[in-house]
Amino acid sequence: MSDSGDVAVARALTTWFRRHGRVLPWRVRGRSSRRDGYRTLVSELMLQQTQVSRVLAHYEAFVARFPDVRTLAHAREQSVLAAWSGLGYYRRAKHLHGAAKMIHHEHQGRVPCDVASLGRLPGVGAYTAGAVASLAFDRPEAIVDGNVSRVLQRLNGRRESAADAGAWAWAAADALVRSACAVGLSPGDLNEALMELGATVCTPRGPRCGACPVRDRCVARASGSQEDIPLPKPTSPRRRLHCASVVAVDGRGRVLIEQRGPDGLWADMWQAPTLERLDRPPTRSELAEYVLGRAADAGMLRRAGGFEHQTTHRRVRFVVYTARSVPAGDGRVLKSSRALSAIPISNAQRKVLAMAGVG
DNA sequence: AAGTCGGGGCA
DNA sequence: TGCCCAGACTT
Repeated sequence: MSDSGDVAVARALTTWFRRHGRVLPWRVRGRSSRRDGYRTLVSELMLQQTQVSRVLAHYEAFVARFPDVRTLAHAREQSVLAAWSGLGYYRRAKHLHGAAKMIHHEHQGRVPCDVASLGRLPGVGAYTAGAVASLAFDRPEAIVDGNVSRVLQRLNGRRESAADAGAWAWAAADALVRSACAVGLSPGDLNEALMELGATVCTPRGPRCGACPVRDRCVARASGSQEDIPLPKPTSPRRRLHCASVVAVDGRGRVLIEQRGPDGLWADMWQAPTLERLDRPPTRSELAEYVLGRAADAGMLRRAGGFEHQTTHRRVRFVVYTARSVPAGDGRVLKSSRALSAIPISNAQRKVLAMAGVG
């Protein structure tokens, strides 16, 4: 695309965004008429691979609980994970916590505004560094996420292979930001407009081309190929996982929970005692052995139900049992059902507890 | 370059 | 059901 074309696109997108951009909590500007770096960083970590509608359910409570870098840096990781519960990709919460510590100790508590420093923070890659730098500090940095890549490929009539899409999109985004800056437009506004267009108009399926501010400059639309761009990502089949959980409630209504290991799925999250197998469901005896210490006590387990839970790479089948008089200790602790809201628990395990009438 | 990490919404 | 989402990190 020519430079003059880029300038026209940048102008049209920026103007459109001012009129049609959604009001989102992390876009609200303070008295400085600029976005807060910390709040922007929090939102960008939450938004990695996660839709706006899902982040809305957690963002405000999170920044209310951890209003600034110092508060988050001094928090316990478990309480950060608890505030992240339900959002998924829990490693991001640990990364954000680590980033706050690094900012507190190495940047005097101020979120850095250059992509080099931002990129050294845990959990901050090329996209997030560019996003914080441009959106919060109006630095002339490009960003490419799924939305931007799709918008730029369609606009230019490209259908890049998965291997080439990244490099091509970054070059195109970079050229566009430079053109915008050259005529005095805000790089932050341009980047946000690109993402907003992808999220609300130039959607993966059923794009609303009639509402697009750059439809007359879109090569894909001219040829009617917008639905064929971008190429679908190669998908690997979901592997199966079988989980059997025991929800044990004592005489005072407290629930027994245990913590998962530090690696793999739902790392460090808490759960009702759960046994996992890749190939087949655990047997009742195996479960009784795991929870009660005696395979012969399988009769004490009462089946409460089951459900299917999906993640990107797994198809998890849960079977839920209830039991009485299960011993605590050995890492297992009793918690009142009211206290569970302050403990890191995945949505899958919330379903397990709900199925047994807890929560 | 490929695998892993959640979870929900939508055609 | 399959696909996608304001990606990053490890191997």
